[in-house]
Amino acid sequence: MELDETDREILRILQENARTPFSEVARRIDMSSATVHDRVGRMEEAGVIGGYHAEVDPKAVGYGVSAFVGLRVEQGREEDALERLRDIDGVSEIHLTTGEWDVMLRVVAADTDSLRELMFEEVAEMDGFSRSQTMIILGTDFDADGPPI
Amino acid sequence: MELDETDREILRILQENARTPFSEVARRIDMSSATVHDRVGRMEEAGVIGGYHAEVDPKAVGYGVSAFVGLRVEQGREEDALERLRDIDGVSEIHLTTGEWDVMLRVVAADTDSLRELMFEEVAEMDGFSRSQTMIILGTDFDADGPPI
DNA sequence: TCTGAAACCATCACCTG
DNA sequence: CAGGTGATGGTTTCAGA
Repeated sequence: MELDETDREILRILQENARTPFSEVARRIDMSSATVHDRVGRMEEAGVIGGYHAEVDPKAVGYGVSAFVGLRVEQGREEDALERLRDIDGVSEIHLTTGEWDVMLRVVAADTDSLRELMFEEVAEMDGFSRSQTMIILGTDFDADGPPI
Repeated sequence: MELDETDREILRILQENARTPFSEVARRIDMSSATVHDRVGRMEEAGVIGGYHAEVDPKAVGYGVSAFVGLRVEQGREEDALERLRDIDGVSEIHLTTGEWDVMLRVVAADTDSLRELMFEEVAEMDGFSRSQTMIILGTDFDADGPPI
């Protein structure tokens, strides 16, 4: 889908605050809210907008620790291995990557104890993986709302 | 802030779709929308809800490549180095981590050429860093809307 | 892309158990 | 004091221009 500057402005506004009323978006880009409604609908259709999500503080819901986990996958067992990872509670992202690791996870856990359990009782027990490395996130210095638009 | 099961249900609904009208949230949790309005307001105040964001497909806005970048920081130069990273266009997350890397970035770029520029003309030129490693994301297998609630 | 209108929703002051 | 009611002004949504 081809986006013009108007679409991009709408995206910027909704990326920053997804609950901005279309009527206000319309005011800010100087168009009618029917047009905004239209354009947003088309961008949702096309998959440009994948959804709208409340950003929930992990600590507030009981997750005190986040980490990246790099994994090496044994040849030929990728699919099976990935499927089982998806079912582990606390695994919130699974990426396939180049470089030192084949798979990079993002995980959340209540505390370091439950992170250890997650790693040693769930991930390490799964076969299909060799080596892993856990990089605990000590702090996040910057976290954009999404890609720059 | 103390969250009860009602708060958590509201969070689940808004994490999945931040534009759900409070009146519908109210219907689903069997309460009045005034109560939902109230609870959401309190959770925003308390920072449990950090915001609402449209999820924008990076490819649709011209970013064909995403990567994780691990960096080693030289002793005593952390603050200065982090500040300069934040100003590089395409750097969308900056995390401090334990393990092999001191800093883990998430970056987006138009293509591999501009990723190379980003790395060699911007990051590598900055002093305060030794070693770096770029892990290009070949694909994302799973991406949760946020922490499990 | 807009106008206009009906249905719908957010929000607030004020009750109620 | 958390939750509900009801009024009102704003918002969404859609047909038709």
